[in-house]
Amino acid sequence: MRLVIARCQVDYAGRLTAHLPMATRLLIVKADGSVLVHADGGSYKPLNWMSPPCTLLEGVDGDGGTEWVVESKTGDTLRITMEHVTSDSSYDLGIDPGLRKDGVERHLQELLAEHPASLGDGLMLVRREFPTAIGPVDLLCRDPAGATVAVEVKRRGEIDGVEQLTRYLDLLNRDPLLTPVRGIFAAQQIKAQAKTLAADRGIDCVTVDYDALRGLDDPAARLF
Amino acid sequence: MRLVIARCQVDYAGRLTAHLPMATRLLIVKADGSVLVHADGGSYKPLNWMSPPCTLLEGVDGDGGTEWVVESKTGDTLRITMEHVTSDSSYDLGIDPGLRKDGVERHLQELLAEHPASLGDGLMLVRREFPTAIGPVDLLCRDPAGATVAVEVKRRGEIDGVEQLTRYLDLLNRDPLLTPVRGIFAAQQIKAQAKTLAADRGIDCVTVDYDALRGLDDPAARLF
DNA sequence: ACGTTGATTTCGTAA
DNA sequence: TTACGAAGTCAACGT
Repeated sequence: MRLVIARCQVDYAGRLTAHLPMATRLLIVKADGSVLVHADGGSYKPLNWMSPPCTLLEGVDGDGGTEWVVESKTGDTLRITMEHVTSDSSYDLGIDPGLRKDGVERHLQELLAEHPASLGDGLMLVRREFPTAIGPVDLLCRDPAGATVAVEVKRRGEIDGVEQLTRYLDLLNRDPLLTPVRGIFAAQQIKAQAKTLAADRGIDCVTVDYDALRGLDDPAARLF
Repeated sequence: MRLVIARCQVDYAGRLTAHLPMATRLLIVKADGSVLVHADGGSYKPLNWMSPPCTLLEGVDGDGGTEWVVESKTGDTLRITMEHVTSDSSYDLGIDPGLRKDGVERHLQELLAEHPASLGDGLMLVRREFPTAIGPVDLLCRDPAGATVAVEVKRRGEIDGVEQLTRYLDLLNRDPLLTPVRGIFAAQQIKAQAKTLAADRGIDCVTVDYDALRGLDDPAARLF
């Protein structure tokens, strides 16, 4: 990996054309030849970049400055003209073992499936991932009165989660064997707007304590 | 901007939980406090990151190594444990003048507004961004027979674009002054599924050649 | 302030 | 291999 701090101007031509005026930025050249142009702000997305596979040609422009021309197989070009180079260093990083993502929502759903009573007294699990024509309902339960309860599980409860549960409820209530079906929206945090919408639709909200729920399981089962 | 090359392990807990095993990586700390963890490959997306606003706490772990704990306002945490630091340097980049883009959907819409006949023989523009209760229709045209034509412009034509146009057509056809209104779905590329859905709804698809369209304009009008 | 839409989206998974 | 859907999406724009 090569890191360059330089006052530079950048022009991209590919799917679109883009231009960056002269300013000091960080240029990253990765082992696969891809190039990233980062400013000292914004998000994780570079101001401009070239995705691999691509090749970097280093040359000298008319004023004796350094010029990079990065070209992809599809003909997209990224041209970087450097006025002043503050730093230029390279490092051998080796290959990365890669990221491991653990879906909290999935785990939360498993925990709630094992402990449905934490969503409401006497609640019993009928089925996890109950299939419907518009997708699986996270948890289908039955309450002590014998009524069906559809549960939507989210890590963060927002409006679209309530909308999703509403669609499931509309569909499930058309089934004479299931109706009446009520809904529970379960999440670690539920936004005020989502709570309001849920209340308006007669959907109960349950804020789930993930750590407490996990404590109900064998602590030795945790991986780290 | 601070650049650190270090052998490190990373753990993220937020919307999801993620883990990166010990390996050598590039750590970027931007002026706004945001942190990026990059490997020597992949795309422009970091392996892991923390978006601003957030705060970085630098400490020492049990083995005397450096540990960073980055926390956002929403409680998301990024924990970086460093085993060995190869390089640690900081630079003052100043604020960036920002990116200028040309050739995105807005530009495509402008070009088509100037050359409506490229969408269909004899087509005339009535109005660009024609306002309706559910949002503006990209282009409203009239064909040689005097019928109204609603055009939805996309860079890449997918199903949701057809759905959007369908909603506009439903609405516009309720207006006795406009009906009958037919639809044209215009995009640089249109996916097979979108074409099928459009055909099913009687909507015409037009694949737009952006470069040819741009060529219809005065070449001198281009800025670079 | 909030919601909606676009993106050089990238990334994973299922067909 | 390709096509489709989700994303820790982010950022810009309109209401």
